[in-house]
Amino acid sequence: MLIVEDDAAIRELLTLHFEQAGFRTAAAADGRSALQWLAELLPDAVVVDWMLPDQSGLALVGRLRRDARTRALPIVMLTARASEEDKVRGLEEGADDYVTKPFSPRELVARVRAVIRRRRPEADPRPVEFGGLHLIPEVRQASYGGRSTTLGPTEFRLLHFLVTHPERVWERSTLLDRVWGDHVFIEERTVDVHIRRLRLALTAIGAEGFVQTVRGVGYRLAAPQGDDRSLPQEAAAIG
Amino acid sequence: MLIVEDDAAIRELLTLHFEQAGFRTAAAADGRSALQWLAELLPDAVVVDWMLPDQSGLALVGRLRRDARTRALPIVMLTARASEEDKVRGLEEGADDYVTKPFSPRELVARVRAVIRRRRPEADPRPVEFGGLHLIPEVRQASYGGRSTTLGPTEFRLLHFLVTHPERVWERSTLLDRVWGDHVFIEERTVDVHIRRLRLALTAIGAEGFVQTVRGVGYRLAAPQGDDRSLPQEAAAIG
DNA sequence: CGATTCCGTGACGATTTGATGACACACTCT
DNA sequence: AGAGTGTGTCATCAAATCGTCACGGAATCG
Repeated sequence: MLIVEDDAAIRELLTLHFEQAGFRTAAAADGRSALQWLAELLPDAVVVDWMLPDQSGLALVGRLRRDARTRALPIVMLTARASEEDKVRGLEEGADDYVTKPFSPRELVARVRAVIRRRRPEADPRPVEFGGLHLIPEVRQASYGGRSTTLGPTEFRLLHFLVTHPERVWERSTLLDRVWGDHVFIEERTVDVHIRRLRLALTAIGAEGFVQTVRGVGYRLAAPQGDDRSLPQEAAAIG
Repeated sequence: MLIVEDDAAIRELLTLHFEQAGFRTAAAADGRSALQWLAELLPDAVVVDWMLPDQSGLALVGRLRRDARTRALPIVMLTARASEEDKVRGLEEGADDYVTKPFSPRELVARVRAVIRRRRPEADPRPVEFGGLHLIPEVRQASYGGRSTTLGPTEFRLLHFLVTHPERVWERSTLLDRVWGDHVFIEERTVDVHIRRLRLALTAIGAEGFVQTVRGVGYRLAAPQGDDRSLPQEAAAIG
């Protein structure tokens, strides 16, 4: 989740709420930093303020839509103007939804969730990879070291989400929201079952140990065995 | 748990189910009684029917959101209308989730649980460090000089607290409050046991001497070098 | 030095949590 | 209709974790 907003107070407010909602969040104060950040990573969605110091948020949205790499990014615009005209221009430029100030952070989070849900991962046909584990959405296939297998729709979505969001732990409830959809009613334990089916399928192609359990919390995807490997950059250099 | 629902039959049905699910439950037939009740107590969450006799449930939700005291209350709306518009209006007004009739009581309970869970602030996922001792909350892992180990939930919380509040002594009762939670009834000596388990885990990765005992007071985290092995007392050179 | 307080330690039972296998239901394809 | 898939739920088993306790050593004090 990338937040592009020049007002520091609002930026922090949003960061707080999105992190509480289970999103990993980054923030940029202007369009340029946003683009820089996006050059490195692709977030699940972008929240863009209409008014930005260097470049209007609208222009940023247009630019993101013209770049093939960022074209599929869900975008929610944040605007003080409630006029119909602005809404139309925002949506024309390519925003998926918009929220007018003053807004409740809760509503924004809900809208972002909805926007992400509409753009389901399986809709993205690009192959993804993590640690030698390759996913090909078009055929719902996972391959590892030459061997490959076809997964069921749910298992594939689950694995796809994990591969595109690796290393960190996901609570069952969050997985239900992000993989199944945020308005489904399913027992949390069901996640366990699908994790197991996923593990079985992965084991069958020799990709064992990727899906890891964090007791009392949830699951995560990570390289097998990697226990004492390098730490996240933050912890790497402290002195 | 507060249920605001005008239909007596549904009200009792819901009360029954929520109590069976372990919630202490109160019910109100209209917005006014609900507000009266809320003036006295704050529940874990509120379930509000969309249609209420005196005042629409939507208005009640808006009112709860505008009052600072009730602003943080998780709210689940109950509605017969399944239209997208109603959903949006409900979310805009500040509901956290909604369930459309006909609904299964089990689903409602599950959603309320989920909403309460989301409200619960997540633990800070950022890695922390002290004296070469690194903590990675996402995997509940502690590492020291290349070696790492996974801690149990309680041990990790305990160590996390100590690492983020090092160098000072903590009484057992304070640790119980800050690590276990404010209103837990647990023997103070239990802290000793967890300290021991923590020490064992740390020793296993070579991080010995971090957790120090201050006799008659409690425990503290400090760098192993200047420990009490060489110095008779904690007489620091601060003068 | 003896009495007393305080802490470390090992063990144990109870509870919580995850893994697993079985099963029922909905859907699709033949 | 019948077979086959995919999915969600449940009961059960196994493992992890937790809180207590009792014992004994260590520190403290008179």
